[in-house]
Amino acid sequence: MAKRRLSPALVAEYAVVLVDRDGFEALTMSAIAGELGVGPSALYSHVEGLEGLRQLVAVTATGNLTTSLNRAAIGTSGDEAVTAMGAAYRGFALEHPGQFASTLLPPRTEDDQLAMANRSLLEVFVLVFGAMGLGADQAHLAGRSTQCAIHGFLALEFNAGTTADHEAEFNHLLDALQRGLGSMI
Amino acid sequence: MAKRRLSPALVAEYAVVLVDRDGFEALTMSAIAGELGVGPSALYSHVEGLEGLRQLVAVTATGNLTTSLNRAAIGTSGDEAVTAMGAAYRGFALEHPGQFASTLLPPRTEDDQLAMANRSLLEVFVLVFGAMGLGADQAHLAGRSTQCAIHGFLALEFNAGTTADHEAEFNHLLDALQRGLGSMI
DNA sequence: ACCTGAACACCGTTCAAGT
DNA sequence: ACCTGAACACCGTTCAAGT
Repeated sequence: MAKRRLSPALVAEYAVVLVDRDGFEALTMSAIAGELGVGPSALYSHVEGLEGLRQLVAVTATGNLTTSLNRAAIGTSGDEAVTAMGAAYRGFALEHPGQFASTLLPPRTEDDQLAMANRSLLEVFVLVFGAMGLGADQAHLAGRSTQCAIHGFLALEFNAGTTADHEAEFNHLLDALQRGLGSMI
Repeated sequence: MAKRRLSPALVAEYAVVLVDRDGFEALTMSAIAGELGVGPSALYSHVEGLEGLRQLVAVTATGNLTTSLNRAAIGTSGDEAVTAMGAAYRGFALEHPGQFASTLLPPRTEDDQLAMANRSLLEVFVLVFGAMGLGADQAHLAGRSTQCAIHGFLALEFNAGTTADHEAEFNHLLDALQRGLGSMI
């Protein structure tokens, strides 16, 4: 295995694999350094400490999620698009628990990169409603509402403790929201 | 200041104050021990390590939130009750950021205490819809949908980065969901 | 039963030194 | 410019010892 030169991109690549495999809490400077075959201090040339590392993962994860949702939304429209995005969002959380967990984290700093990534994620939802003929303001409100509902469901599903029919609950939430949004046009 | 005897309840009392003041990430064994005027190892008689300490905070915070929502729901009904609970939930997150953050955390373990606390929180929402005449299943679905929507909005509001009119977005989400739920009876 | 204090392993971070 | 390796501060945890 030829050793590639270290870079923020390479660190991110290993980091998302690690968090999805071992959990977000396993993301430490030492662990990533070990994975990359370098000393922990070598990372400081590419990442601004542990905070920077976590931020890097959050930015990468949000980007991956955005790509997933974009693909799901292509070729569909209206309620069908919302349903497809909901399924894609949930699929992402199930397949990439570590990356999903990184999107749940508190603010850290007012980072431009993470803020931009979050804006892009929201934009996917807004665009879907814009394509349905809603004006900019209404599309924004509808998109944000949808994102919040999906995000909230998944955040609670993963904290669970409640043994419930998640599938049915998720469908009910999306159904109710779509009905309500439809009645507000 | 007379020194009270140490106990899980006393630890919890100091811990919620600390997280609301310094942030959830500041919750460490050393910090709490320092606050209580004891050595870090003294805590192990009352709490099962750092994990146990975090869990204790999450249980306490969820209990406090449940109490808040219960009070807000009393004396109201229907849409008015949902709106009041939304406002109370948001107020709790703003006033107790550390406690709110503790409710955002990944599962830790299959703890009965935390699972029970989460069940009680959900129950408040379910009861409101039950009082509106919905059957058990429908009340459960409506309650869970409402909880998810509110939780998701607040989780995203606190990660922000997007400078937006949170007030209007929150109202729009609750309005849309209530309309949709109303149409599903 | 509960707390102290020493001890240990481990992690994040800095920095001089190498290349 | 990038990485090593030593060094330091700090934290979580254990355990023998005190009371």
